Amino acid sequence: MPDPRGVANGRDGSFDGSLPRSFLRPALHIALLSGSSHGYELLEYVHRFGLASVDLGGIYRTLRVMEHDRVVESEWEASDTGPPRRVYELTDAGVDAAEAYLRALRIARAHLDDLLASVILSESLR
Amino acid sequence: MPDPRGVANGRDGSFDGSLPRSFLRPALHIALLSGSSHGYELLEYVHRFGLASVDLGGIYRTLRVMEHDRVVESEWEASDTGPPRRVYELTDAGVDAAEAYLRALRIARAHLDDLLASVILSESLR
DNA sequence: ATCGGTACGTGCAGAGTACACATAGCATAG
DNA sequence: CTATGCTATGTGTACTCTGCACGTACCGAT
Repeated sequence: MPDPRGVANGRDGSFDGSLPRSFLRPALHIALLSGSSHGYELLEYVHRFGLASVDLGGIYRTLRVMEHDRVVESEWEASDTGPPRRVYELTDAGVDAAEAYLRALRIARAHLDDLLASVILSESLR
Repeated sequence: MPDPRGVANGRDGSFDGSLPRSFLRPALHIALLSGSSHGYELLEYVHRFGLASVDLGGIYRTLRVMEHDRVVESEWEASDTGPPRRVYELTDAGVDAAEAYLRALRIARAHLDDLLASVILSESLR
């Protein structure tokens, strides 16, 4: 029973601390770095890491684009708890991309740190 | 001469570490927390904090929406170095919103930390 | 006069996405 | 044997957003 939606960043000004859509591909690469997985499971993964606005439709579409870009490959696998799953695995290019995403995410975090630090600074000067 | 564009996050899979559009409103609130400013200057501010994909059009539109939402107010001011500027200032509601954004940004950073930490973990288990 | 930098603003085609919908396998209860 | 519910994958579409280009204008310097 996924899909604890209802809130998230929003077209209006709202920003609740969830990570926006742009982080989906990086997050999927990172998820697959620790083992192959399928869409339904990946949804839970990305939700755990705060990508609240992502839904299954978005996951499936993104995975298909990633496959088109040759960073993942998929094959059908039987499940003992439900219908068959399309299981995705990183290609070599996908692993490389994952490492690039990691570097980029560290940069993004640094920007975020700078932004937050700038407040501390200007607060303490008052 | 602003506008050092050319790269940024991109509709394709590219993610270069710049902060995506969703961070614009939070960043503007934070910028204005340390004093009123105008669009052209705010562009440089947000670029400094890694919002690479934001352009002037986006800034002006966002500021107008923010004014409609009553979180900022604007008035024209003469400049001694160029044409008059529309200078924006946070309203009380805007200051409150800024604080909410700060909390949200800290949450976003925590998510980012978790995501990056999960890699370290799975790497070291290999 | 005109050129370059500052400054504000709009128009629009194309991309992206939220939400709803459609389909189906499997398990369990009735 | 069927109906309900969960797992699982996918599509359709109206709407929004935004990247990019364009238009306007003030000011100082040449």
